Amino acid sequence: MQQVIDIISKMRSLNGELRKREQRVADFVLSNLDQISFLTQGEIAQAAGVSAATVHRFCVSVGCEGFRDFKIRLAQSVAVSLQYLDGNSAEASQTDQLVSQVFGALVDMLNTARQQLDNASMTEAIALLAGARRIVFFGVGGGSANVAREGANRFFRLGLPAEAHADGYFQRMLASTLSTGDVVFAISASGQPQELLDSISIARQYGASSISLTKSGSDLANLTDVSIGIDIPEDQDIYKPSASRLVFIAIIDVLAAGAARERPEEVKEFLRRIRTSLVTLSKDTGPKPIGD
Amino acid sequence: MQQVIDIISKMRSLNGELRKREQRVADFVLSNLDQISFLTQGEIAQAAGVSAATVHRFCVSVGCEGFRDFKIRLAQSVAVSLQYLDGNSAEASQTDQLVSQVFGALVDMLNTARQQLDNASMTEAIALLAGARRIVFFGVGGGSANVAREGANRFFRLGLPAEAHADGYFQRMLASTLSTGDVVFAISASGQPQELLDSISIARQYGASSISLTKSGSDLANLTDVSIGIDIPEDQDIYKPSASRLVFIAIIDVLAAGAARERPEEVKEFLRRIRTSLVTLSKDTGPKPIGD
DNA sequence: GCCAAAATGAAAAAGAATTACAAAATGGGG
DNA sequence: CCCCATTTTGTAATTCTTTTTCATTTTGGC
Repeated sequence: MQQVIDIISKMRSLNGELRKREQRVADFVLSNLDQISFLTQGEIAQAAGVSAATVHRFCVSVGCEGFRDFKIRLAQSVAVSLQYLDGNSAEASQTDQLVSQVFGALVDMLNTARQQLDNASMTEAIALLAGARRIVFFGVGGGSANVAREGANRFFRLGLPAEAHADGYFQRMLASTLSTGDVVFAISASGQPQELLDSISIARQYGASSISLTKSGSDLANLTDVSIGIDIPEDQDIYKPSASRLVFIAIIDVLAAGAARERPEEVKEFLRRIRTSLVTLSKDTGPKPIGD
Repeated sequence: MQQVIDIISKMRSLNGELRKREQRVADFVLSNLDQISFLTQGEIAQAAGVSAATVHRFCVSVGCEGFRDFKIRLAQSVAVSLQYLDGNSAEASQTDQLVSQVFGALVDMLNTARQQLDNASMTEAIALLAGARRIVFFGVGGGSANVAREGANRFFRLGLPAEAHADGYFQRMLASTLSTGDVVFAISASGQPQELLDSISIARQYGASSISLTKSGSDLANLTDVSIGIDIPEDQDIYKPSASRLVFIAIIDVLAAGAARERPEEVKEFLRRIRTSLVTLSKDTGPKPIGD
């Protein structure tokens, strides 16, 4: 399997550095992402007002082996985002559109989050969690409290002793009963809540380790031993709150999966199982309605 | 934008109906999904032990215009799942792999769920929810209870009166206080819990409408006015439980978004906002680390 | 076992991509 | 401001793929 290059990012980052005519090709490609893969080199050349050879050179400039290679890579880069943006507004029903847009936003957000994830932090967090005597999830507010519960649920099922608490007072009380070997896992979209900051400080005083899943650079993030930072643009858009919550849950999933594999030898098998259980690739789920 | 055909599903549904040699091509393609797009027709022919012409005929048989077309469509179908399966096992760290696999599974599951969603049911559900005087979410067991809470949270924020309950006894009691105009929303991965079935029956007796989000064809699904059925293969794989929960939350998100838009005129603007907030396509988030 | 129909492969034809090379544009120094 | 070296671009030849055609093989029914 070859090195995967994100062609779209590459084109954008090369903006301005390309030769004049190649830049014209890049502009044309970027504004017709969804169609490029079904055009021939010649057609693109004509549409962009350059020669076929220039289109080819452009492909090489962005790191591909040639036009063929470029077409495939672009198709792959575009497919993920595109699958949700197409669906001819005209023929698809409104509900259909709604589903596409919301699911699309979620998938997109998962992808974005994935790129933000810091490998080292995740690794540290997994190590801490796997070795914990007791894991306590703290979250405040409807959303984060739910994520905390979900996290506890998740780890509990894996056989790791976990619990979740949403009450600020109780959190502080509980924090003072912890000691070395225990892990506090603080969850907050904003990273601001004073209750959480207090609880973490207390827990740390008594020797417990701390992990935070929150906005990077926030007070909470700075306070914990390990911080998993995620920056999801949080404007007031209606669908956003749960989108970021979804991302949080996904991340906890990764941590749980990581903690569950104690021994290195089992990792390969573990990953293999996840891989083969991918629905699309492995199981026939019967005919899937396309537009309906 | 052309009609999107899910090539992989098509190949699977055609299994057995293809001509002998074409079936060989299909088998080869299906077991080398990630590489096909970078091979030529001739190479595939050789690898599958057939002639180039047969490969071409195979492409036409699965609904493509030719081999070129097939390659692109396959690349698109595969891209979503594939983006998580690559990452040269050799150079990527184990944690990295873990993140890729888990996120990939989630995205894949979202896609699968999306294809299973029944438009009509969603539309009905949205209508019911938007017009509800009171929405009561019922879920039993750790997972579904959390989803119920999340749902209540979600609708509550949108200004719709929603609450969630996880206790079986309380659910039955509450059910008997409902009446016309109220909506019971039952959530269950299995669709089996007796408490839920009872509660729904009771609520219906008193005139409340009912919606279920559960396994299609289950007892619960059959009992409610509107049933949103999802079949996520639920084996004992370690990451699965929360994956299906995630899908549930995503679906509730769609319902909430749908219910939030009361007037048709606002729909366009609403969708536009979601669309433009897609991170990948709209914002340059700077250079994205590929393998790290 | 023979014949008609279907399936397959070989090879020719058509079509695209790649390469080589020549022409045009650019830019720096006299 | 012009000339030369260098870079950029287009044209055309070449190579490689795909597509089509047609002959051969296989299959299945009688």
